[in-house]
Parts: sequence; structure tokens; C-alpha cells
Amino acid sequence: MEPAPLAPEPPYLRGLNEPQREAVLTSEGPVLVLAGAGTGKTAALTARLAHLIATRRAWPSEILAVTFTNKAAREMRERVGRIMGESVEGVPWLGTFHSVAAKMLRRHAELVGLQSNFTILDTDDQLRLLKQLIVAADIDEKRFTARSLAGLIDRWKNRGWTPAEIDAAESEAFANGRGQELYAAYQARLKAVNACDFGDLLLHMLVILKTHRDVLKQYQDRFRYIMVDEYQDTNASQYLWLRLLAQERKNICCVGDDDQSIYSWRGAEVANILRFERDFPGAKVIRLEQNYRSTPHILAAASGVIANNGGRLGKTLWTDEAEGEKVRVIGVWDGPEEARRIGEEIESGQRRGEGLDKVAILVRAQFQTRELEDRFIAIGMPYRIVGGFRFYERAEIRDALAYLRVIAQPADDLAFERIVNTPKRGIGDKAVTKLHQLARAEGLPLTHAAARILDTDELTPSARRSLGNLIGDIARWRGKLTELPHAELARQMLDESGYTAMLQAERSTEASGRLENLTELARAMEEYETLGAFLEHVSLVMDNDANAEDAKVTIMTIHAAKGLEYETVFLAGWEEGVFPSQRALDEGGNASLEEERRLAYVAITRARRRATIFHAANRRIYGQWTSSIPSRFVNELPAEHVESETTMSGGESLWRAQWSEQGDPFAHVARERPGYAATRGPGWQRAATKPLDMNPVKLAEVKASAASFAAKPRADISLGVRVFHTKFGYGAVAVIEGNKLEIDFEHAGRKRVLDSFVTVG
DNA sequence: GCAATCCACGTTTTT
DNA sequence: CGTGGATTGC
Repeated sequence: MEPAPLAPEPPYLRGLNEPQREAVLTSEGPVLVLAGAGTGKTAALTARLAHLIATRRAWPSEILAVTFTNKAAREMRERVGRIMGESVEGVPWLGTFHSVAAKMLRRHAELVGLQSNFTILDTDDQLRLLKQLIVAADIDEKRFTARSLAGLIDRWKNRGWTPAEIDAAESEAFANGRGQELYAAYQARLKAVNACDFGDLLLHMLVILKTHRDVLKQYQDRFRYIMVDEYQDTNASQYLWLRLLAQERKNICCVGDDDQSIYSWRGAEVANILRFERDFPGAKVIRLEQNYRSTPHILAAASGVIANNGGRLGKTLWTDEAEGEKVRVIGVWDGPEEARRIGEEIESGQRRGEGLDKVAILVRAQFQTRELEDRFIAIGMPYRIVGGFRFYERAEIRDALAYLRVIAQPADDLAFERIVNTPKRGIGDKAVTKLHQLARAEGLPLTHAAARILDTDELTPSARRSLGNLIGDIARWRGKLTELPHAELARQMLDESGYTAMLQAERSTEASGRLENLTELARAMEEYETLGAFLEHVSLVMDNDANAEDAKVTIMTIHAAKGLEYETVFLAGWEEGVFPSQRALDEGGNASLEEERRLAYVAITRARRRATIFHAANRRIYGQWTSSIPSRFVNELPAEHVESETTMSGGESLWRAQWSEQGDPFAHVARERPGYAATRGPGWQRAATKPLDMNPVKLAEVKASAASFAAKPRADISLGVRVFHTKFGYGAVAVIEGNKLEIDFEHAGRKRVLDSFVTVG
């Protein structure tokens, strides 16, 4: 495209190639950009955003730009800021799917039965809640775990299904057809505690857009342009959400790469890319194929592997770069040798003057990091491991947040449960069970139920005292919410609750680290206007890639490396059973294998100049020595772009021999752990769906108690009635005050109890 | 109510 | 092999 002779080329087009410009300048109508790895898709996307604003096609507030990660959102925001300078305040609707959906949902929360200050639960809260429900439904929690139910519900939500839309066949997937019932119960509980999980952010918004024409219209009018990054990773609910919003103006631009779809297990549906042209007839499809990242050998190696996948949209990556080194494949004896070799390679790189921050080691699974870590500690190689625990997932941070949540959102039972006995204050299971019982019977949040129970003799005197103190503290802290900066309030709470003292008493290095984390948390809070804004930030945005600039080698999973690039990349553990993973080989068939192959493609394309692939003949997995054969992906590398080497005597022929002699390449892997395949494989799934002998009577009871959510006066209790109490035994009602009773017990004497704890008898 | 001990289990994890 | 969860004993 020729720049107009008189108008100088706008700065945002500088350095873009032809297809990139086309992606930027085609502002009207649906556009699908197929962008291969390293083809400058973020540059194009950002320039497009700048173009829309600079040419006054839309105000920043009229553009919806969604990404999957906070990192991507941040990067785009920074780049737009750099291009547009101070002239643009910011793009309010630029963010992750979840943060944008949350922002919308806070405005319309009441339409799905929530208040706008709803809490966003994390996985831990979610699991605790589900477990309670499973136990309450009298389902064997060993056989049907909260984790599997969480996974199931997540999948349903990813597909955009509300409980009403779960049919019997789907429901079968959990506890003998009770999946739907539990899903419904879960949603009801979430509503009761004014909370939602990650999936709900999108699903609730989707329901609102579907059922409230006016709301839909409002957003359709507002968003003149919609842009979507990493489109291959959208799940059904995100897809439906986008489709509704784009229906009116059809100015939607999706950027993605079907070859980099590695999150199907999280509900991502590559099919969304494939059906784009059907959903938006006349869509313009633009391919970005010039790679600016890697050498021809690296690209060819990656292309060679991915070519083994079927059903691709197909792109041909090319580059202007000089040829460079071939991809090296190194076979070693075992895991420790692999780690040793990688260490040596990095050291020789250092001698060539390569900085450690230019080097990454990518692994398939987290357990592989251990060996590398051991070795790096031994040789004093600075490293950092990406992934593992995020800042806000640490126990102390979650505890602190729970305190804040209890203050901010009185209905947040999960937060209250978390802190009620942390630090230990003698309020154990028994007391908490009682609280639950009361809360459920009267339809109260736990904090209110706690206040109620204090007036009675239901709890032991010491528990009562403790609980009284806690409730008093909570009330006091709530009172300070308006007068004190929330960071200061957080510090006070942590001190006055005894939480800090608990950690100080530990006197371990971990404990002092935790204290530091809490200080850090309080400091972070200062940057937020309100406590609510801070809590939202924590649950949706906070991540921990701090000090990525340090001169350290990065160790991470391939998943975590997506979107990143390094001069030198080491790919460890390319063995059957590790990569592709055993799970992928056992279950999921060809689709799983192809996803593993896409992972291999992502892994190789992270490298700019040097890629080295390792495979070991022996590896210790779960303490068991396992012998393994090279990954099939190694064999799929085009020979002319690869340089092989083995440290074992016999040279490469030994690998080939092993490879061909092995009739069933997985037989030995399965043999290593008898029963492994039986518990995790298809057989296990069959067992999970097999009808079980359930007790139907219990179900009726649960339903009945759930129905009597609201407190009603007990018509069956009047003065003098003989009642039974599990702790105090039989007695006669002496005083009635609403739900509170005083009873003369035959053995325990006069006690104050709540009517929900007694039965007439 | 809590601490010590046993035992089952074990990909990837943007939000 | 290590970990976290549940169970048992104080």
C-alpha cells in the first residue's frame, strides 16, 4: 500500500510489513488475522488500536480489546501508550476476558441475583465449597472428589451452560447422574454468599446479554470496534459473548494461530477460528507469515513437526534471517546427566558472552524442574522458576485477603471459615459445624449466625469467649473501614487478630518470608482507591513476574513460555511418556496427541538463535526409575535441519535400535507402575460413572433443609413442650424469645439454646 | 481441639 | 520420592 504522497505516514505504521498494514488498516467489517509464531501480531494489533483512535474512528472508550493474560493486556496498553503518547488517557475496555466481564458484571450484578460487591472466588474457596456440598448430598467424597466436580462445572461453564442446560447424559458425569443437581446447588450457594467463580464472570454476563435486550444493545452500541488476541484460545462461552457483542456492527478483528492452541483442556476450542468465516460472512482473512524471531533452521524444524498434524488452516512461515545453527538433539543416559549437560551448555554460552537472561529451559511438566534446580544449586547457576505459586495463592496472602473479605463483604462465608480459627483460637470443627447448622437453618451469613450463637450455651465457654472476641474485632474493623486507609486497616487487623504474632512465633525462614509478603501486600494496597478495587485486582490481575530482568536462567513449562522468546532455548525431556505426556497417550486419542505436537511447535518457536532438544534413556518418575525412548517428535524433526549427538556409547544407532525393537513403545512405561493406567485411564472413568448404590432418603432430607432456608417460627414449640437437644439431652421449654429458647434440661439444668438445635420429643 | 502418623496419589493452569 | 489429606490417638 502506497503512503499518500502529501500526508506523512502515521508513526504507528512504521516498520510494518504489507499484511500487517492490511490488518491495521482494514478497520471495517470482520477480520481474521492468522498470525504464526513470531510474526509480529502484537505489533499489528497495537497499531490497529492506535489507528482506530488516531483516525477518530472511535474514542478509546468505544473499543473493546480482549486478551487472555494480564501480561498481554499490559503489554498492549503500554505499547498503545507509547504510540499515542499523552493524548490517550487509556483504553478502559482493554483487558483480559475476565476483567472486562467482571467490570460489566459489577454494573448488572442484580440481574443474576448478585450484589455489585460480589467476591471472586479462587480455586481453593471453590473446592472447599464444593466439598461441603458433596458431603451434604451424602456422596462419597473419595470416589467423587470436589476437584473432579470443579473440573466438570468449569467445563460446563466454559461451554456457556447454566445448570438448567445440563441434560441427563451430561449429569451422568458425576456421582451417578447428580452432576446437574450439584451444579445447581453450587450456583445457589455462590449466590447466597454473594460470590462467583472465574467461569461465572463470563457465564453470568453471557446470560445477561442473552436475556436482556437493552443491556446487549447498550454494549453493542458502545463498542464500535472489537479486537481479540489469541483467538484460538477462546472457549465457547467467550465465543458466544463476542458473537453477541459483535452482531450489530460486525467490526471484529480476531488474531490467532491454530497451531498454537495448547489450552483445549481449559475449554479452548480451535473450532472457533475455523468457523469465523461462517459466522461472519465476507470476513477478510489475513495471514502473517513473515517470522521476525527465529533462524531458518529453527523455523524449519518447528514446521516439520507441526506438519504431522491434520486439520490445520495452514501457514508457511518464512524469514529473512541468516541460516544460523541447526537444531541440536542430544541423547543422554539419564535425567541427572541431562541437567548436567544443560548446565555445561549454559556455562559455555556464558563464556561466549551470552547473558543468562537470554536463556530458557522449557519442560513439559513441573516435576522436571526439580532435577534442573538441584543441579543449578550445586553449580551455583542463578535461575528462576516461573510458575508454581503465584503471590496471591500463598497461604498467608490468602489468609490476609480473607480477613479483608470478611470486612468488605459480610456474606462471604468462605472467607469467614478460613479465618475463624486462623490463627488458632480454639474454635474447632465442632463449633464451626454448629455455626453452619444455625446459619443454614436461619438463612444467615456465618458472621451473623456467630453473633447469634453467642447468646446461647451451645458452645463451650472458651469457644464462646474466643468467638465473641473475634466477632467484636470484626465489627470494630468494619467500623474503621470508613475512617482508616485500608492498607493501614489491613496492618491493624493482622496485628490485632494475632496473625502476625503467629508467624513471628514460628521463627523460621519461611515465616519471616511470609511476614515480608504481608508487608508487601499492605504496601500494594496503598495504590488502590478502595478496598473493593484492590480485592478485584488481586483476584483477577495480580501476577508474579517481578524481577524478570535479573541475570538468571529461566526454567518454566512450555505452557508458561507461550508468547515469550529467548536467544537460546533448551528443551528437556523429549521422551515418550514425558513429552508427549503419558496422560495424552492414554486418553484423548489423536486430539490429545496433536495438542502435544502443537506444544512441541510452541516450544521450538520460542528460540531465536539456538534450540537444543534433550532426551534421556532413563528417568526417575515418582521415585521409580523408568527407561524411556525418544519422543516421536524427535523423529519428526526434519533431518537436514538437525544435528544429533549422543553421549552414550554406541552412538545414535543405539537409539534407533531401541526405537525399532520396541514393539509397543509404551508397554514398559505402563509396566513401571502397575495399576497406574487402571486408576487414571479410561477404566477409571468407567468406574466413576458406574451407578452406585445411593441412599435416596438422605437426598430428600437435604432438599428439605435447603428449602427451609429462611427462618420461620417453630409452630411446634410452646412453653412446657418437651424437647431434645443433642448436647444437653431432654428438657422442657421455659422461655421463648423469637428463635431463642431457655430450656430446663433434666440433667444439664437451664440453658439458652436456639430452636433450630432442638427437636420436639 | 490439636498433633503426629499413615497412606493415596501424582500433566499442562492464561483467569 | 514428596506431598497433602484424612485418620487416629492424646
